[in-house]
Amino acid sequence: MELPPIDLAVFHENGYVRRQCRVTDLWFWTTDGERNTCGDTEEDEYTFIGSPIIAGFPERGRELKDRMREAFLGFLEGRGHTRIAPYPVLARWRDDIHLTIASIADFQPHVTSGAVEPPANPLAISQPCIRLTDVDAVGRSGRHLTTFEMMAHHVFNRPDEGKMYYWMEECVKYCHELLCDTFAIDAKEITYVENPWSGGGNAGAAVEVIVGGLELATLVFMNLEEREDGEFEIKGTRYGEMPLQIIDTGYGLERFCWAAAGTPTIYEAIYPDSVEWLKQQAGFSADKFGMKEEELASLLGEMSRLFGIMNIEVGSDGGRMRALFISRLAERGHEISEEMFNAITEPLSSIYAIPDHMHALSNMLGDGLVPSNAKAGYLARMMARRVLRMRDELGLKITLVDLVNHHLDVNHDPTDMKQTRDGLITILKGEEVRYGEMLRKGEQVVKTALKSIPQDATELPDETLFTINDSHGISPDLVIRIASEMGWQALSLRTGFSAEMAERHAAIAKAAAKSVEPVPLVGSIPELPASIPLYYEDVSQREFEASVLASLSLTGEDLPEGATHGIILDRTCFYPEGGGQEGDHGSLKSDSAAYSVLDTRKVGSLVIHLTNGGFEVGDMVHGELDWDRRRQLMDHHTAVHIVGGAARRLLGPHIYQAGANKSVDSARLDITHHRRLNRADLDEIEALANEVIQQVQRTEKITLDRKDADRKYGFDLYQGGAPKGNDIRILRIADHDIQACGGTHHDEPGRIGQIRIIRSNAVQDGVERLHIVAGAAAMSHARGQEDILRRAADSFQVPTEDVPAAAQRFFGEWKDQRKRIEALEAEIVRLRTSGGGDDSSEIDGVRIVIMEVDGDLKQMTNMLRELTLDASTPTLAVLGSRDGGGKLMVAATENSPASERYNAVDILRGISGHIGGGGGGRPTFAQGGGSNPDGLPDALAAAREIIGA
RNA sequence: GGGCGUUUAGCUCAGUUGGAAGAGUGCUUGGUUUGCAACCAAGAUGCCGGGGGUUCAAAUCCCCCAACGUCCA
Repeated sequence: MELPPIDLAVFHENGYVRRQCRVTDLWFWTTDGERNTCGDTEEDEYTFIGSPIIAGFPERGRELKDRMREAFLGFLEGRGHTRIAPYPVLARWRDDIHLTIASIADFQPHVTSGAVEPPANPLAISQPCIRLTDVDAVGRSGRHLTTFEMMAHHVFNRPDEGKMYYWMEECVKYCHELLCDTFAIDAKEITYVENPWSGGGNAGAAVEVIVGGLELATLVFMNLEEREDGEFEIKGTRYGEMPLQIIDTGYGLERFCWAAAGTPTIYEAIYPDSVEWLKQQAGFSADKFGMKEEELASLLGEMSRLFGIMNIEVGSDGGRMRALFISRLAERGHEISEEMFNAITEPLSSIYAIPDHMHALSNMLGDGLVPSNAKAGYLARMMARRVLRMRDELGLKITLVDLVNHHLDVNHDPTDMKQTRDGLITILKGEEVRYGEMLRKGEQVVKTALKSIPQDATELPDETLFTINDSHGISPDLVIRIASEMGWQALSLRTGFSAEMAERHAAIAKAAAKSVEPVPLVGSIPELPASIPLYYEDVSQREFEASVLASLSLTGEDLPEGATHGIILDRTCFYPEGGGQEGDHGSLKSDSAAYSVLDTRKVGSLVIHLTNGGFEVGDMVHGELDWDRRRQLMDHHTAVHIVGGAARRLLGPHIYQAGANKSVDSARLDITHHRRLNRADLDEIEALANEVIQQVQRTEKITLDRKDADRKYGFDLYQGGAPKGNDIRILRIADHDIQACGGTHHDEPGRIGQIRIIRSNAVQDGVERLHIVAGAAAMSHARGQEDILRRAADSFQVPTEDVPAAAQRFFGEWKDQRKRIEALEAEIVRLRTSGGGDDSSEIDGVRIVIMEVDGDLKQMTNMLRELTLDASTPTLAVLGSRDGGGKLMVAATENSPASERYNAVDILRGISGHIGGGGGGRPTFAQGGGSNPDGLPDALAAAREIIGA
């Protein structure tokens, strides 16, 4: 069945009636009994432009947002909600999304699944969000933003546990009071639309709150989960009730501001100073179009209204939609030519989009993101590039740093950012340099591509445009513009090309998304209690007694050599692979059997010991760790934390762990940073890390529930990835590094002995990988290095300290000598041929040289050059060598009787059979070889015969 | 996470079907002129990113590695 109507007392008490929309068929509540559209259709225009629908908010920009937010949160605080500080826009507690796209994302997946308590209940929040899906529409539609704040009240009800805070009735009542009392909106202007929500396996009833034609809020009542036998059906999928009942609301802060300001577009409501400033910088004024200020404002308002109802998909392709838009404008009394339309909207859309993009950028970078060519960092780079491109199109003479300084001064208080203002400026400076470099290289690429294109061509090959875009970052638009500047003025871009390119990208992405299901480690695991970990209580425990709960045969693909069985014990001090730390090795012994543990892994809550033989269920076993291995892994793991902390302290707050691995030989730590590290950086980090080992007496291991962990330490805790459960194990190395970590660590950092950072390399742009050795591994690494140096010194027969100088000298001498040898070889050839001896003869003014020489093709080439380059003595030369199976070369002096009379390729073909090979080349220069060097004299004899010498 | 591209002289980059490594700029020397600059002539400078393979022959084709860049999710 479908969801029942949302029939609430709050509607009736306030004079609302339930009607069905004749456009969308959705049911909605209104005070106007005659109304037959729900408010959010192509027939419902914005009514607030020029006449604000929210009263009492005369501010604009940041002040308006601050007051609006405060009014919202204050209202809810007065009604039993706890105010929660916003989460970062980088969703680092999640592994499925990069950015926080809604306030509910803060509480997914663990709070919404019921595994973890919410930080407060009910709660109120205003969460900055970033959504890049509509990035092309920003600045064009009048209402789209990539960055916005979602104000919300959330409730997490558990009726099965007797925790029921409130549900639909109270929720809608709060909303209605807020709109009518706090914001003084006329109840007549509000419609509540029933529109069930579903997504991600959950669903529920939902109410859209439409005011003045604009959707200001959505109230979702999520109490259903996907279930085949569920009693409700929504959009073709069946759902049943779940124990959790969650209220997820979303109030668009910026939309409230717009409705309060009544400006032509949302951008003028929230970024008024930036819009003005950019207009000035770009020389954009009503004057320029022969209009008065009011005329232009009225036109823009009309356009915004039209956008509100026309639902134009930006990017779906210009021409036709634009024509329709212009004709609709004309119907509304704004006659405007297409040229004028473009002349106004093109620059204006950039002027509107830049503040929005800068806000997204300062949010992302402010949270510590480092721009990159992959993952979340790419999103930041993309935004920076968009801004730079728009800046160039507007012809602004300002830098990205100017833009960010303006933005931080006017729109975004930098004091609540994690990144420093200087850090932000450094990063953006770097981005601007990269952008300039990309353009410069791009022009070269276009230039090269144009070589094969006739100057009167009208189109470029699709393949060329795709490649230039994907490999060099120059968009098809830009290619055409560059080409036009270079003289290919007939070129244009086929309509719909951008859409085709997007489709092509989507197809590639889709093909790549087909992932392979890994083979499970063991077939089927019986229901067993969670393995009790002994490795946390006492990290130095190496032996234990346990009983065998299961002995399973292994089925996985990635197994250590000789592993046949997976043993599950009731308890263990074997640490299973996880958090980048490799699993323990060792042995298990029962009265009747003894096997090696070749690796230890975790499946769910069970620790599986990979052994080379099986036990009986119920056997008592004695387990013993390979302690040298475990100790080395602990050295490396604790060292990685210390190095990470040292890097953060030295390089800045944006240093975040992007991955780590700890094996016996060495450890790796990937950190985010905006430039390559050099040896001096590594030395500094290394020195600080070793200082920490000496100074910090003990590490602190704490277990907190997630709510308290988040509150106490923030999200930087989750550098190693988001843990699953409610209990968070935290390793604290004084104030140097605090992280959630399930690995095994030394209680005393001093036991590590020493830490060395061997080298670093770039994993991707913006991520630097540090290679670390600690403890005994540091020692054996040093020995290995010394051994290499000693062997090099032995070869050079110099003391080790002279190796660099010796290598340099030898390399230099080798180069000099190679040159001298070439010169000498040429000299020998000259001598052997100049005297008119056996090796050379003359036929009708052409010198004939036929001789056997030593050397490879390269050396023979030099000899031939010596012989045939001088035009005053026309020469035909045939050289043979026994090198590598026999080589033959034939050359004739170009543009001389020699080349007119003889064809080098023909001669070569005629003689190469004697050495059992072939060859080819140009008529004046041919080379070949074979496999029978003993045939060389015959080949040369044959040459004499053919030439007649 | 996936796709693509680049790596050649100090610098910026060409290099076609595998067959004698190039241009511009800079450098050195000489000349002319001299306030700087400009001009003319000659010359030097290359592990064609590293390793392996195919081939008589590889800057060029194939594989691996590295650095750099770029697009998409």
